[in-house]
Amino acid sequence: MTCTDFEKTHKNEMRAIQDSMDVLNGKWKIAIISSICYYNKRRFSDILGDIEGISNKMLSKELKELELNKLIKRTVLDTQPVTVQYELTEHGKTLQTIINNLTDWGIKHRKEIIGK
Amino acid sequence: MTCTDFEKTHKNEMRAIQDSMDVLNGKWKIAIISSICYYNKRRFSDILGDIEGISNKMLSKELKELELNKLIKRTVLDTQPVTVQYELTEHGKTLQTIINNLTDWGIKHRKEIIGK
DNA sequence: CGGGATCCTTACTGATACTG
DNA sequence: CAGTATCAGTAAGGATCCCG
Repeated sequence: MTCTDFEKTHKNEMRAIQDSMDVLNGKWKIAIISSICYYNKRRFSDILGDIEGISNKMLSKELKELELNKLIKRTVLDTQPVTVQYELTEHGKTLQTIINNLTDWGIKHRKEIIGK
Repeated sequence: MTCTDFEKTHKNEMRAIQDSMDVLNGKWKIAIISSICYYNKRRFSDILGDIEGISNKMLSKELKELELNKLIKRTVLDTQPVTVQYELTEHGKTLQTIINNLTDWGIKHRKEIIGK
């Protein structure tokens, strides 16, 4: 591979990584995905209760972003009063590997920094 | 597993994920790691040139954080004027899997959102 | 060359109150 | 219940200049 080829490939890889990071960024995204994933389907107020410290404003915002990225599906149920259900899309479920990797590495990292 | 057990395990996992994200967050961290990793050893001004758009202030800051997290090693060479070399630590190299996963997922994600 | 210090702008978050 | 609106504080990031 020539230098230029490398740099083109490299730039594409970096962009791909950034794409992933952008999606997962934000203080609560992974916690939200994690919560929905575990319970399979989860309502707004349930998630609000699952995650310690999150405000409804932030939850609302992060859910919107996740929906925009097609990681979760939002369903309004015809109840009184209205309830809204969130679930992972197929695409959202493909995050599982990454989440597992991040978990494993995080544990190793903590040992490396604090433990020893 | 009881509900409480789940919640304890779950909290630990979430903390682990957050640890990982904290380390990798920041606009340039992965680009920096990527640059050092490819060239094996790399000087401050080289990295500055590798990464389009980064300022010396940010590079300096991010390098410090990466060093604190023991992902890179900083070596001052006794030249005139001073040169400083950065390289990945063994721990830093263990990020490879995550970076690969993030790359793969990022590509898939881009297709999912834009492509189709 | 490899940064540090300063100033400034914007993005992210939180708290609280309010609405259909 | 599931959000929006508003206000306000903090932190992230950029631009520029300075120093050993």
